[in-house]
This record gives sequence, C-alpha cells and structure tokens, in this order.
Amino acid sequence: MLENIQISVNSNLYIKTPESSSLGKKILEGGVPLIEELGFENFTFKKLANKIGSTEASIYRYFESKHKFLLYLNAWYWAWMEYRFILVTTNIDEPTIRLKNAIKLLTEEVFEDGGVPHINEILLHKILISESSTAYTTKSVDEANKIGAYRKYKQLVQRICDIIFEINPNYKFPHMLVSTVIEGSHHQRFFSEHLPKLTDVLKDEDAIVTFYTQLVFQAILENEN
Amino acid sequence: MLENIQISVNSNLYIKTPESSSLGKKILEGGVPLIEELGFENFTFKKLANKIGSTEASIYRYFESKHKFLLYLNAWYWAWMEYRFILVTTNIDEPTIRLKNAIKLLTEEVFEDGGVPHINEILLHKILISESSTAYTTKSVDEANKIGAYRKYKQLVQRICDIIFEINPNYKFPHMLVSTVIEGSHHQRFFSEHLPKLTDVLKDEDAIVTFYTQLVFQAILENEN
DNA sequence: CAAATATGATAGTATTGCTATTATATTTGC
DNA sequence: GCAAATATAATAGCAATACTATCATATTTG
Repeated sequence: MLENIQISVNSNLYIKTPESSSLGKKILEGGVPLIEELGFENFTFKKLANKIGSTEASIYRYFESKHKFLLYLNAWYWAWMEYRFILVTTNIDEPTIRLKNAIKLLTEEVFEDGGVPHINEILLHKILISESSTAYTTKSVDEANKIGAYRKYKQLVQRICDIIFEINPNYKFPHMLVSTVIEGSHHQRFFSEHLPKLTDVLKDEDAIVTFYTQLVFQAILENEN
Repeated sequence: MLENIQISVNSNLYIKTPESSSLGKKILEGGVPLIEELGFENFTFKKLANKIGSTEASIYRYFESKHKFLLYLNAWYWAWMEYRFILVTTNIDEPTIRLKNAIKLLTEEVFEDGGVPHINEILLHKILISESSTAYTTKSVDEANKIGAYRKYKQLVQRICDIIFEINPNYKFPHMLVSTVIEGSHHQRFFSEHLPKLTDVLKDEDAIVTFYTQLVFQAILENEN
C-alpha cells in the first residue's frame, strides 16, 4: 500500500540521504532493530557497522552523529504519521470522526510493518515510545529545533488543533491537549510494559485508545463557553 | 517550615547516605545545580568532584554510578512531593478540594527553596522536568524498578487515585489519568520553554495548572455511569 | 591514644564518539 | 570502454567517559 511513497525528511538531519545507496539502506535496516534491541544509549555506530558489515567511518558519512541519527528517525516517524493522518482524515466531512480517527492513529500500537522499504515501522514505533524523550530531553533541543528537527511533529499537532477548532473554536488549550495525548500515550505504553502500577491497561480492549479518546472529547465538548 | 524534616530515600539507591557527612552534603549541594546547568548527559562525577574540591573516587563511595545518583534525586523528589501532598490534603473533608490541591501541587512550578537543607528544590524540580524521562527511559528500568527506585512515585499516584475513587468509584482509568497529568505537566513546562508551539501557555495565569485541573475534573465527573 | 573509618592522590582500563588518512572499489560521463 | 569522480573499507588515533584499584593521609570514635 505504501510501497511507492517516499517519506521525506529534513535534509539538515543527514549528510547524505540514506535512501540513496545500498549502504544507506543497510544503515536504516540494521539501525532501527539495533537501537530497539540495545536502547539508544547502548547503541553505537561501531556495533551497527559490525552488524551490517561496514565500518564506523562509513556510517559517519551519512550521519554526522549518533544523536542526529535519532533525530532523523524521529523526523521520519512523524513524516510517516502525517502521511497516515491524511489517509484517515481525507474525505471525511464530520470533524468529530476525523478527530476520532486521528486520536486512534496517535495512540494505538503499530502492528504491521506496512511495507515501507528499509524501515521497520513496528520497531521504530517502539523506539519512539521508549526513547522519544531522549530526542528532545537534552540541552541540545534548542539547536535541533532551530534546524527544523521537530517541524513535522509540530505540523501534525497543528493539523489536529485545526480539527478541534472546527468542533469547538472556543476551546482554550488545543495544543496542550494534543501534545498531552501524544506524549501521554507513549508513556502509557511504556508503563504498561515496565511500570504497570501507573496504568489501568486491560487485556481485551485497547484501554489507551479509549482513555485518550474520552479525555479529548470530554475536554473540548464540555467547554462550549 | 521543613527544616526539621528528613526526607528518607530507598537505601538501595546509595552506598552511603549523603545526608550523613559533610562530603555527602556537598555532593547534593553541588550536584543538583551542576546537573541542572550541564544536563545529565554532560554531567560527570569528575566535574562535580572538581567543583566541590573532592575527587571522583570519593564520590563513588556514596553513589555506585551516575545513573544511581539520578535515581536517588528522583526518589528524593517524590518523597518530598509526598510529604507536601500530605500538607495540602490533611484535614480537608471534601475530596474534590483535596484533589484540586493535589493537582495544583503536581503541576505548578516550584518557586521557593523551601528550606530543605542541602537540596535546592527549585533546581531539582527543573532537573525532573527535563531529565525525568532519562530516569526511566532506559533499558535498566526493570532493574531499577525491582530495587524500588520508583516506589514513592507509584505510592503518590495511588494516593491520588484513592481520592478519585472517593469522588467517583466508577471511573475506569484513574492511574492513567494521574500519570498523564504528572508526566504531561512536566512536558508542558519543558515545551513552554523550548517548543512553545506545542503549548498554549499564557503570560498571566498558570495555564498548565488550569488545563490539567479542568481535564481531570471533566474526566471523572462526566463518567458517572 | 590506638583503631577504625573517611577522604585524597594518583593511576589505570575498556569503551565511546568522533576525525583523519590512505587505499581500493564502484559508478558515471563521455 | 576508459578516465575521472565518488563511495566505501581499513586502519589509526584522540580526548573524554565511567568506572576500579591502590595506597597514603586525615579525621573520628571508643
């Protein structure tokens, strides 16, 4: 379904685009599972080079640092999410349904490797859940922000805020609401695996989707003042 | 007001309690501002030793690793918050008021260095906002959890869930709601400084407190089914 | 005042994150 | 089909990090 789609990533985040060569593709193909396996702090370019039969120095020709590589994957993820957001919202008149679909998209698990070449979306989603904070919780956020590392993320938040505005133009805190849902749902998935006492995750249904959907609609419908 | 209070921290998180000696106190007094200044990843025991006129090896006699030091500060923070939680909720009959006070406590900024010796609470709060995720977003969460590193945090979440239960025993997602508020408000404070497009922070009022207070009450009052 | 304990001084180690250099493939333009 | 450009590999090196180990010197305590 997505085979022909090219997800485009801010060119400040790489030196040479990894989509362009076979080594680049191996970096993506090997890097995502390796970060997922080791955690970002234990991940090194040397280990990756080893895994894909290349060298550290060669990887550095694609990404100027380990941190930039994470920012690249982060940006890729949000560009991909924006693409999927469009799929679940176009041609739907009713804004509440668009919003509902969008929340589901943002909060649900990623189950299937949807055929995007070279990137395993299931594992990338897991990386985002456990390491997304490390992509901005550093003293270098401001610099990363300046080069546009978070552009797609902010764009997507804004798009959802626009839907909220359609539903209730008086709601005062759309950005906080949306970013709370996104970050929150990632945390909840992480907690449900590692610190279950901080969640109320049930077996059968996807409680995280239900919870955040309720939260959003209660927030914006209640406040029609 | 708090001068005589001893905040007690899980003994698995230190080798020798820093409260017990003058070097230990210097580690706390110097460490908190230094982490705040450099960010945790650029913080090293060597730099700290330098700052307080001691040596790396000496600091390692108090904390077995840099990461444990962060866990210690994290646990200290939550023990301190629990203490303050008790202050704002005891002797108040009305559960909605207790809940309101608790949410305010969790989401507001920390303004004053309330007189706890050796720990600058304002800076510690800032560290928590920007680095709290690094305290559990690592492959070592499970191990940290096993030795009780997050006990106080989970306890406080539970205490607030108990208030929610008093107000609405049918509400299905109290833990998710509370942990969403805690983590979310930290994120929002971070965003308001670094990525303002993800928030709706206003100048005069504390929008973060208002937003999360609304969110919680709408969630639990709506659902009296 | 001796014995125990806490700290300091110094050294060492494996790993990390990254740069530099040179040689060898591979691709591309003509 | 070949020269020139480009991409990769191989290797080395470096400063910093996160520790550990050892031994000497303070300081506390019984």
